[in-house]
Amino acid sequence: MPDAQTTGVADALQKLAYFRGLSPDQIERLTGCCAIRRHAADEMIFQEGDAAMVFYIVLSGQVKIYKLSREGKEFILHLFGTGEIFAEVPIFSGIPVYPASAVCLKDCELLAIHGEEFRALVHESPDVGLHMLSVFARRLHQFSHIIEDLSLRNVESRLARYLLSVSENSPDKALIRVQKKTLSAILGTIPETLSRTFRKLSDDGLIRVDGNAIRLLDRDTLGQLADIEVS
Amino acid sequence: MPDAQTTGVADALQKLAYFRGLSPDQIERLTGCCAIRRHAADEMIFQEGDAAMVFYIVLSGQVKIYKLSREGKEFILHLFGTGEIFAEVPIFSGIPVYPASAVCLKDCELLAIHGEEFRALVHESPDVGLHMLSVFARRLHQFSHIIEDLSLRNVESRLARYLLSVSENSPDKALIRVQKKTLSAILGTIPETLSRTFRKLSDDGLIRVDGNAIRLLDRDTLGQLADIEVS
DNA sequence: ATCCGCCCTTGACTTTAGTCAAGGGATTAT
DNA sequence: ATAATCCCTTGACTAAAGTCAAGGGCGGAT
Repeated sequence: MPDAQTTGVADALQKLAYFRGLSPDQIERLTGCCAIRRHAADEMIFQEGDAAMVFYIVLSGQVKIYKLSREGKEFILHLFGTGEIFAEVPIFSGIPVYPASAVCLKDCELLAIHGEEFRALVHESPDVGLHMLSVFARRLHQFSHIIEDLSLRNVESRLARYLLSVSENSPDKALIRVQKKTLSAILGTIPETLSRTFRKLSDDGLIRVDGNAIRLLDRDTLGQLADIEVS
Repeated sequence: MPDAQTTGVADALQKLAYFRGLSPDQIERLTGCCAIRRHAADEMIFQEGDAAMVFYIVLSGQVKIYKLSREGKEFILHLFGTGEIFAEVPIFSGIPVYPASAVCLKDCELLAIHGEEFRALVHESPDVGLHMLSVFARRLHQFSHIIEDLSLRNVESRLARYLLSVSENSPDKALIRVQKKTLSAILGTIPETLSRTFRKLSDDGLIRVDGNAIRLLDRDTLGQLADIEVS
């Protein structure tokens, strides 16, 4: 491995909260079983079912984790950006296969880490294990939220919920940072239905759509929709 | 705490794989912050949103973890039996609230463990942490399976999948060990729809229903349904 | 034994969401 | 400038699943 790259890896590792608690010695060992991988936009990283030897950390770019039905419908489980870890489930589950597919949405720089070696480090450093546990726990929390949405709420309610969650900082504006097509795959529907649902909220006077900027005109009713409305 | 009960707790802890790797000393400490709780069938253990200070291990009985919509529709995330751990997500996620509700389906004996103390033990014993990581990872795997089902498959396909998974040991018989009503909440539908779906598979000659025993007459076609059919 | 309640099933209908087809608008390529 | 492509939207239709209502069968209680 070229020295420049190794240095790059060590640098990258140093900055990541995941590895807080490792001794310099351990960092060095980890460095030895890491590699930086560059992918262009639209390149696949792995497919559901592929053998999983490594997991990844996004150094730059954006990664989409998704499931695909045979008919081609897509559901997006995650969009990951800089600093986030992904594909770590098969390292710990005992099922050594990726449970979903991953593709780069933009040009990406990824840190690929050897799973077996990382497990060994977790065995030595409880801090690292606790950090991973908190990552897993937050992901489970998020998944149970998605399951609730899909099983108990209709599209209108899911969209209302999404808009409210996106607008948490700004008082009444939700900025959609992804294509509508992508958003439909996040919400578990298709572009046509999403389009109609935006229309309905608009017609009902709850939002005003201006391209990617959605003005929330009636947070209260949106909130009710998000909590109550199902079908 | 009465001595008899403490002994009971220590006994219980000893038998559980989750705590392999703890020294006798640590087991003793853990014993000090555990309690055995008995619940009758149908008693609530906690509700979504309750503050989460403890998590549980099922010593005997059966526990249902579920989400409820305002209209009363239910989705069952898990059914847990003897030896299984639950409600551990909020201990590690940093969101100190149960993300779903829990109720006893049968009379239950539960071990309630103080979360903060357990975290401290994980900090001392990487084995325990790794074990928890594998529990979390398998749960994430399972959840991504559920999400795939709900977002990409229709009820017929989900039922086919369920029947095949249940019949994995016996060659062509699936024993449904829960009420049809319960099964419908596991599959993300309602009893009427489930009933009709059983009917359809029956009419198509893929299964023969005999009470809770389902004979699988055509595993191949069922497999195709489970993988391909969506809508 | 009879009654009651619960579970499951069925039928008829409604609602929700997906399919298919078409078209507008913006961006990029030729 | 024009064409091609992609994204989004809309309309008309279809399919899937939920709602409401009714009834049968079984088991437990009186």
